[in-house]
Amino acid sequence: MSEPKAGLRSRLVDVGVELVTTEGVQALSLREIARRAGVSHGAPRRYFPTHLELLSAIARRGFEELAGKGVAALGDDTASPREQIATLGRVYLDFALTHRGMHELMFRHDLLESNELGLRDVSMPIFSLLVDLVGRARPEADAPLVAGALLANLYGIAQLWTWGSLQLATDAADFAPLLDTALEAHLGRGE
Amino acid sequence: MSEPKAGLRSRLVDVGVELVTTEGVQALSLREIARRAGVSHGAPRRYFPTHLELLSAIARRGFEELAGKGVAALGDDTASPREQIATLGRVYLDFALTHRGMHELMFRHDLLESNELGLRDVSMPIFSLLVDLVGRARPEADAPLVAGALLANLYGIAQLWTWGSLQLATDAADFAPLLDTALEAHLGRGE
DNA sequence: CAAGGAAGGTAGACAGTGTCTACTGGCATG
DNA sequence: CATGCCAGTAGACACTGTCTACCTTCCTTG
Repeated sequence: MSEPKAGLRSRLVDVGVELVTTEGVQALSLREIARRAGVSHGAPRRYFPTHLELLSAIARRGFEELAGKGVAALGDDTASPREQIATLGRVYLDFALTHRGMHELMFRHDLLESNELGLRDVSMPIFSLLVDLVGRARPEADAPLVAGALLANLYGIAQLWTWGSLQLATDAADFAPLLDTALEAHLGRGE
Repeated sequence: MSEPKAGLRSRLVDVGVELVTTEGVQALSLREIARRAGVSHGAPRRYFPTHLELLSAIARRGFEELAGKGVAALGDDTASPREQIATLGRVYLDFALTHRGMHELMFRHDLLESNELGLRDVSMPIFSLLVDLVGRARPEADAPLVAGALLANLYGIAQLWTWGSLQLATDAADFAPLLDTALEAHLGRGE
């Protein structure tokens, strides 16, 4: 079996996801993906007019998986907004550090700056959820502003941590202290 | 005149800096830099064994210029530590948004993750200055930890702002509200 | 002063890339 | 049966980074 006719379109994305998590983002050449999918180098063009659109589809999978992990970790939302935000932060940082290649791909400039590739449609709902939680955790604050600053903080921690700048400076074994520091800064001390 | 013999090594970096600020980071091919420097495509190899090392030298210029702008803006350090940090934050965000290509280059994964390319030597002093200022602004806090979280926050704001995710969400005209939010979060309200 | 040698740059080859175009095989519909 | 279209092939093109052989020019050293 091994999925002989599974629709080339989604199979290309599958191969790409597999490739970026195992080999890294530089392995995502159009021809290599086609090779591993068992088709000629011109075949992807039928479904993805350009290399960037294929990369965008792969990155979209990353956002979807991240969102899935997020809602799964929240479960029944009995916890306080503050604790839910902490959970989401942990999930995100863990995802970014265990799926380095995918995380790097998801936040590539040429992918996110484009309005046509439509990665915003997948990333914005995640942000909206955060805005909502921040609004309930800090009713007196400007929720989109604080949520934006907090998201930027989490993203920055993920980046600086991956290339080792921060564990050198803070000699911390994992990212938990940094995450706590950021959460306490933006949301106040957990009462 | 026009600097006929100005040392190819630094001339290549000059061309690269010029190129990345005007055309963007994707224009920094080895052969294009050589072309604009008026030499053959094999010439850079004498000074930079690999393309990445040339890119690293160009990025180093970026860090140096940023550090220069920082100390210039501080001037005589009569201001409070908190105000000095705010000044540095403004300078950094302004630099990141006016020199988009250079900022993107400076924080490329393949450049920063490498220990051999030695970009850390240029970026760490800047971080150390921030740690020192944070230590004086918040003597009770774990200075490297707070400084790390703050730096990550600034970096994240710079990134999310460049690709437009944040002005869509916060409908702010410039980055000042975000910067203030981040500073207030990590350093407390400016007394 | 002549010989030697190395520094510094040229030019071509090679494998690999993304995009474009012409083409083919099979399959459905008329 | 014929038509046309859909999906994928195959080759070309320009471009990339790296490697290697070569050439000049200039400085040193015997």
